[in-house]
Amino acid sequence: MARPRTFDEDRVLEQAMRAFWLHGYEGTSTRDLCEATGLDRSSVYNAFTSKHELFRRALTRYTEAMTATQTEILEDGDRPAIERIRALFAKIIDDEFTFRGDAPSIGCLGVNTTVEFGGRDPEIARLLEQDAARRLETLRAAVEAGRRDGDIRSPRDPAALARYLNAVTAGIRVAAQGGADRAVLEAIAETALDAVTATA
Amino acid sequence: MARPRTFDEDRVLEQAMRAFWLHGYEGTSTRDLCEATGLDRSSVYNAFTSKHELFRRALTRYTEAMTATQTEILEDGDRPAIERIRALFAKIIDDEFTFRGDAPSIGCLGVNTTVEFGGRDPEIARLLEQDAARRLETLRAAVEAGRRDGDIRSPRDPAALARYLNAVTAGIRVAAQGGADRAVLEAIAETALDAVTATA
DNA sequence: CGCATTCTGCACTGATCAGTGCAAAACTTG
DNA sequence: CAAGTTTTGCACTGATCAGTGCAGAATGCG
Repeated sequence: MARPRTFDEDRVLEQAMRAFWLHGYEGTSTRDLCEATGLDRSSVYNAFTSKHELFRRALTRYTEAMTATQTEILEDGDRPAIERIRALFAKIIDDEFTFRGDAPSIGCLGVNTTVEFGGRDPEIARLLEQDAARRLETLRAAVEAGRRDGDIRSPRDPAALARYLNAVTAGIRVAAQGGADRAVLEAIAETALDAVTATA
Repeated sequence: MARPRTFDEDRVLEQAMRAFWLHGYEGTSTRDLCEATGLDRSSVYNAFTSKHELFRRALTRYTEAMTATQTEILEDGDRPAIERIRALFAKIIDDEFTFRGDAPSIGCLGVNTTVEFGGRDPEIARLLEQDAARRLETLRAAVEAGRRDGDIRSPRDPAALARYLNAVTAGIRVAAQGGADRAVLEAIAETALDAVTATA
């Protein structure tokens, strides 16, 4: 019993996310967000209360989508765990070369935000920490499965191996933003796997 | 035969670098820079022409100092190459816990800038690429030495191993900014070394 | 001492920042 | 159709942005 919105909140969130992803939080003005979404400022504020809150929701959307995809890959029961981990790296590398517009890679919004805020924003930091914890847990489970399969022969703690693999994914994203081409990223991923497949 | 400066350009550059390091390029206003350096805006512009140019010089200073330190560690002839690489990781982790003010880690200005600009600023991108190339070269040399020593048994191309190790350092910085404690970072570094010491 | 030159402090520019106030528009429900 | 409610477009706020203009201060050189 009121005037309905002329926009789809989900679509707007997606477009805002893309803008933040490309230019960071500070580097994206509320005007940029209006241009990216097609909304007027008052509509943005009416629907999302503030730039910070819009960012929080866009980041949440990103991490949930990203983590869901990664979980799906890591929990695919049809292939051995080591292959799932390999597939995860392949997916991450693929993203670096498909999601970008014309120019260089835009990396990972999660990594970008971690670096831009550097833990100085407690709310954002908590959000990222929870997401990291979720990803680390599925990674750890995959590592344990890989060990049962006999493919992962590293004697190290599975949780530590998971944290290592997660750090490598961040390193790959940064390398991509630094201009590394596909072959280089793939070589980094393959080398990284040596650490978990080797006996010592 | 003119009025001399009341400030030391090097000291100002150091303080500006620190400000950019803490809050990024966009996140540091020219007012912030004045507060950090004690200079007036006109003095800053008189000496450094623009915010962008000041940043370029601060970043150059950072990369040169950082790369010099890393080179020194990696070329220390008194210890085996694998130990030098281990020492490099130790130094990087140490930096994360000594250079920070009170709060969380501030990472690496090079990584932070790579992520913030994402290759969109050609001049900055070139600067970072040249620095990366220099670091990769000394890393590669260390890897080759480690192979001669018999400590590095990975059959992979030394240049690829160097790129891998460099990516891991970026991953460690990001993990630090994400709130990881010292023990976690050390475990990541140790695990990463497995990839180069293992035979396959 | 005084001239040439550079540096410094302060006030200013126009542009942009995040966010708001308000009236008209658009819709649902009765 | 009319009342009630929310959304929308536009103009506005004060604050801050990067950068500049200029007068006076401070030096070295003659």
